[in-house]
Amino acid sequence: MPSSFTIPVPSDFDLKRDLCSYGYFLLAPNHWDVRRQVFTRTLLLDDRAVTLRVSQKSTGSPLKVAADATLSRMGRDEATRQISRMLRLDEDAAHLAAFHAVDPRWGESGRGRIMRSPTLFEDIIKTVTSCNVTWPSTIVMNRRLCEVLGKQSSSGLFAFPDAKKLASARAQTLRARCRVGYRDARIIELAKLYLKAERGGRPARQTAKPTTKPSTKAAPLIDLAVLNDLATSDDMIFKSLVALPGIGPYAAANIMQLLGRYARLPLDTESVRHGRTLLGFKGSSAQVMRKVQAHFKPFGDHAFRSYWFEMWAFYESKHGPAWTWERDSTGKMFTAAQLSQ
DNA sequence: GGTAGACCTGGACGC
DNA sequence: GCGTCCAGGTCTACC
Repeated sequence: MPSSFTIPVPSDFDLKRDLCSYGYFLLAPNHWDVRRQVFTRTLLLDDRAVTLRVSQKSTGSPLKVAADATLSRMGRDEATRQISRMLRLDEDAAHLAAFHAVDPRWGESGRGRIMRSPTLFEDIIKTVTSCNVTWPSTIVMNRRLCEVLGKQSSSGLFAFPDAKKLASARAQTLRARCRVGYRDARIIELAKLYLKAERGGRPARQTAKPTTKPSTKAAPLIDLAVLNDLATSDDMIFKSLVALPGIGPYAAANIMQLLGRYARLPLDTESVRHGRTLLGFKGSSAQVMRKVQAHFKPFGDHAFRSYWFEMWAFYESKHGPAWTWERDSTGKMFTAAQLSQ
């Protein structure tokens, strides 16, 4: 009999607001049903793909989770852990109050949580698939990664491929079938490094043959204990991330916010557009980026959240609340590049 | 340290 | 339908 269970949430938690708070909610294998207000996500649980349907009656009420398979106690615990990570349930009202004290603009709406992936690995790969492409290509890459390499649940839906699967994938497959282009070798390298980290430092099996030359960055290493340790400085985290293949300053800063470190801004062309159109900054792209950086510096450890919700509010002013965006229509054009047209 | 050009894909556009 | 141009962040070579 399929499992169903509940997950307690902070009193201010609002599923539709807090899930639909970052573009990743539009990327496979995530799916938000606008009409039913149900979040569907397939996870790897009990060594197989299980599709979960998550809903909430009202703000602060527990999440109702319905699985399409029977889960063991360990499977339910793992599902709870992964969903909690995605929805940042560890960030309670007191935690968000610190942000709202620094930037009161979001106090009334309660904005503060920024959706992420169930694992750091998926966050890293999703970040790589968002670099040097337009948003529709990112959507395609994630969908194909799931369809080509992800496990399928009994509902016919796919999970995101884990590090083991991507570490042993062929670069040719990633390029030709998942349409990741030159990112093929970098994704495989990242998967191997992550797998090594998960296994406590043991090297992954060498099976993939990259179609392009792998990165020549010096001695990249993923140390999960260091990345998750609050005592590690932001500078050290940033330095270790930019040493990874396919990760530059933008990607590193983005992964940092996904880790819950909000002091740095992932500056990209969106930042420049935002700086010019909303903040009124003038000058070259580099100059505008520096001005955007300086503009949000007073928000200190919460800089990214102030920056992000300001941009998100701009997107919503153009196309309505994010929880009304359909993945295949509005969701394909939510970046400022499209919305400003 | 700063900069130019290559890396890929998909969409827009002109013919 | 085809060819060309462009957007997008990272990486390497070069100055």
